[in-house]
Amino acid sequence: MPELPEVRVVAAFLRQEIKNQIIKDVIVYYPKMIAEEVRLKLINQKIKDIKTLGKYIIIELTDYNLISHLRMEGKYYLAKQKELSKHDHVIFRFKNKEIRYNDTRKFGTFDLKKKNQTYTTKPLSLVAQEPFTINIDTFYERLLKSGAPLKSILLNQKIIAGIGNIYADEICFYARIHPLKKGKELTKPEAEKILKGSKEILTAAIKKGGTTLHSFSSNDKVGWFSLDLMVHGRYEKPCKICKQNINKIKIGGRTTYFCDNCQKR
DNA sequence: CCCGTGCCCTGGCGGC
DNA sequence: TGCCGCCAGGGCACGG
Repeated sequence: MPELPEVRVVAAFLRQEIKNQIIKDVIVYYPKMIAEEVRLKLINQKIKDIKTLGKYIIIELTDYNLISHLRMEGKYYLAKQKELSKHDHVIFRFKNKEIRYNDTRKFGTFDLKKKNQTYTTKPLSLVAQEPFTINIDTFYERLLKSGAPLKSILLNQKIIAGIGNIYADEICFYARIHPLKKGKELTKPEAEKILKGSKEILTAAIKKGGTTLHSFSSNDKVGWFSLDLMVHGRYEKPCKICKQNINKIKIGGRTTYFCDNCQKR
């Protein structure tokens, strides 16, 4: 499940493969993903550049921006053979290569926007700044206004962008704060630690080329990334700091892993 | 407005 | 062995 680091890796892959290329054709096997009128607009557009915001990939075209969200299992790959893979939903055809979008659960989304409406309309209009650029005072103000648990706040893309379920758990642990502790109960030093942890953890993951529990691949050189997670997915395994078993609860419908001993409320 | 819940979708797994 | 039900999860619509 791609979060900010994985999304940046995917964007780098796409930049390397298709920047400055012209879309010769688009084939859509799952029309809910890309409507026919959108498909037609994509043809003959040149890929000017590829950027990211939070978990969104922004493919800048001649006249539009194509906004791609991978959700849990979306991936792009360079076609090596004619035969389609199971769950290929879209093909982007270029002069001498083909990029395919594959998504087991069909949760991924595409939005085509006019250039000047890219950041002023949904979905990107709702996306806050990333941990790297958000101001600590702005962030702390938002925390103090929220009665939601810290875990939910970290997942809320309107407050801070790019963090998903895995890194949210890791960030709570880094800050030694219980994921159920409410935003309005947090101190400024705690907020600073959360932001510092967010930056460090995401940066480390970007360096590694991303992290995921499933077989995430932007190209097939990259399959599984080595994981060194402190809490996420480690239910009933000993905490790497205090050796007490990691606990698991649901917060806002999301499975949440934490250490009862290290993370106090 | 703010927060929690259900939905979208498929594969994998536990239970019988 | 096979089938059923449940779970996983990001973002959004909806309801309290």
